[in-house]
Amino acid sequence: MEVRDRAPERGRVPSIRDVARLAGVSHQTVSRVLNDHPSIRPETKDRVLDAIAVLDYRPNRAARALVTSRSDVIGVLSATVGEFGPTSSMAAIEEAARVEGYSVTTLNLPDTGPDAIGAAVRQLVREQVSGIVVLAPQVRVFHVLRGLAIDVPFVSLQTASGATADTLSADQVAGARLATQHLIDLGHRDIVHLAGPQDWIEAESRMRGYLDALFDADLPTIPPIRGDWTADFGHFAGLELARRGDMTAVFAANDLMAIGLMHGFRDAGVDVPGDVSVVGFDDIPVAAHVWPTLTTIHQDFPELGRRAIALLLAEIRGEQRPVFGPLAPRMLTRDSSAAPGRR
Amino acid sequence: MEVRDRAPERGRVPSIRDVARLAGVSHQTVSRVLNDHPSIRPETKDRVLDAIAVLDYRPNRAARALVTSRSDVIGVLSATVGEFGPTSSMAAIEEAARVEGYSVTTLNLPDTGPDAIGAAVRQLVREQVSGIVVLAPQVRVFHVLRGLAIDVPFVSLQTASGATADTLSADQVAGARLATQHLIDLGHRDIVHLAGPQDWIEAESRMRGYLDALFDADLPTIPPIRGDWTADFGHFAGLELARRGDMTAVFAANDLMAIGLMHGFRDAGVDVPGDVSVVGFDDIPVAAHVWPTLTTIHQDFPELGRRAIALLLAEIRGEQRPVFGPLAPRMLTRDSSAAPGRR
DNA sequence: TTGTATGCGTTATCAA
DNA sequence: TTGATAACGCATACAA
Repeated sequence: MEVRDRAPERGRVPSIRDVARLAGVSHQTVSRVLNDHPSIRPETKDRVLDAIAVLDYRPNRAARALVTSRSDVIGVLSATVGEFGPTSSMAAIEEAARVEGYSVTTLNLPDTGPDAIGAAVRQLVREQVSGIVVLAPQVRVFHVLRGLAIDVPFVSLQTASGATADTLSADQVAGARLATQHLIDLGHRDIVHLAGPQDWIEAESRMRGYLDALFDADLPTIPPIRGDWTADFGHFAGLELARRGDMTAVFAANDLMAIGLMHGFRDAGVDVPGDVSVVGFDDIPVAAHVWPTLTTIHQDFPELGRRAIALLLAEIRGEQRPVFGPLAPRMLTRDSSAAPGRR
Repeated sequence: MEVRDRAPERGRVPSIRDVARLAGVSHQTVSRVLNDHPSIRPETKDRVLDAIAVLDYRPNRAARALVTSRSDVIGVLSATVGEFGPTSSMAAIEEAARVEGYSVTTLNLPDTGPDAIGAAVRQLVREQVSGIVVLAPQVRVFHVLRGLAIDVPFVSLQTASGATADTLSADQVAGARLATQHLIDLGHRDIVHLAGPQDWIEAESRMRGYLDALFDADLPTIPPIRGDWTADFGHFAGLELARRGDMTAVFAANDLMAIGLMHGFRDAGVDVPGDVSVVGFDDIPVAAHVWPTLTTIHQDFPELGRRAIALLLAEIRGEQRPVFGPLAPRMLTRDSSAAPGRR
């Protein structure tokens, strides 16, 4: 037996065979230890684990991926460039996945046409991701995904109309209801909704909560304005609504639009909250500091991300799905942008 | 020859051998085509390319990674949770990398201690990433990286004190100079700097630009305030500076702090820009919509991301480094937060 | 309970 | 210019 055979070259990363040699077993036994195979003698296992520790051995992911056709990579399909919420969830997703030994690869959707979605998913499947988190809250992304019938587990971070087991989100409807009810409680009767894009599921949910609250309070509904989530659009909407003047309060579907809206009102000489009250949604970091300070709905985006990973990993491993309590949005009454309505 | 041998199973992804069979060559020849090997007959190459197209063949990345010890994955090391700039660069990085056939994996640094940095880099190296983009603008991250002497190419998206070839950034010093000069041009003499954290390279650069401008104009320097980039801290600083009252203008190192600062001034009864002018840095989406609208410095973060990938890929492929023109920050004079100083 | 042999899809080495 | 053959590091039948 040659010495060269026993001593791994310096600097080379140890392989399963190095571990086997050191532990005095076959590389196959090491593999069993690594994969928690049931039938293995405890003391053998300990010897192997010791060797693993000594060599600081870590399985080669490429080799494992090659043979299993699975990669221990979670793919994140994102269509939310710079949105505050999804971005906040992302960090949590990444961290939670790493803790469980998965790495995360991101793929941004340039547009949300069916072709682009299909191509993106195929790309991730080709990279043999173990699972996919969808951070693309557009309705059609959701439908396309369902239609693709991919064999990779996926979790969608959004509210589906009929929320199913593989979707997750804070209760957007309840949050929007809170916001609207707050305005109603302040005595407002003519409340306009500055909504998100038609294609977005969360936009629909927030609109629903708004409509529900109005309905329950027996208040008239005014046609909502369709925005695009941006502050620029909010500004435009403010100018427009100031011209119409048919409301005393606006519930904006997100803070960015709410801030732009207040800017538009300001430009048009409409006082907030003197003439019109405004409530936002999301609680972005500047919400507490703009003028007027923004009353809004706070959501726990990181927790949402963590839950997404928990759900996805259960799916991947074939374990039982965790059951989560409701993730209730919270009302932040800063009450500078919203004031009692004039009777 | 059996038919079973020629017809790949339905649904199975085609391998290099399927292509070889269809093209009537050996799998090795296909490999040569894939890797642009010089010595190959053009017509053979065409046959192979045809077969590739017909089968819609794509190389298996795991197999390739296994044999080459390289993964076609770019690792992004990030220590900038939710910062506007880095987040904007991220999307561009991801897109640019994918266009070139690389996928992107992100790794967030929970803290920036040397141990955490080392562990993170080792993790990425273990995953056999082809290169690393560092989005962690803290000074010590930079030093630790240098010290690690990793054999994986990396690019750092930040301004180093002595900018070297492997760092990239907009000219922060010039931007800060612009901002400060703007205030000087408005007639201000007592200008305070609300700086970023001491550990951050960009904070240092912006401070330098500020100091340079003051020096050139022969103006007195006032000790800067060290902030943490957050709007909350800006608010605190506003209250504090209002008490001091020893300045007529503040240059905040980022927009978030600038907005919080204006909030603090407002709470303290200090009028912006009547009593004190404020200029920010970054041009975040709400900057144009807060009140007062924020005069600030605009940076092209996506372009920064694209350049990072171009530089990194050149390094990885051993090609010549691309030479970029200066990426000059731009002054956005919204001039509501900043007004002429009283003499 | 453990070991042997085989193959995953690709690149690299060598020979033709 | 091409092809046969051997790795890469691991998991998975199958045998012992």
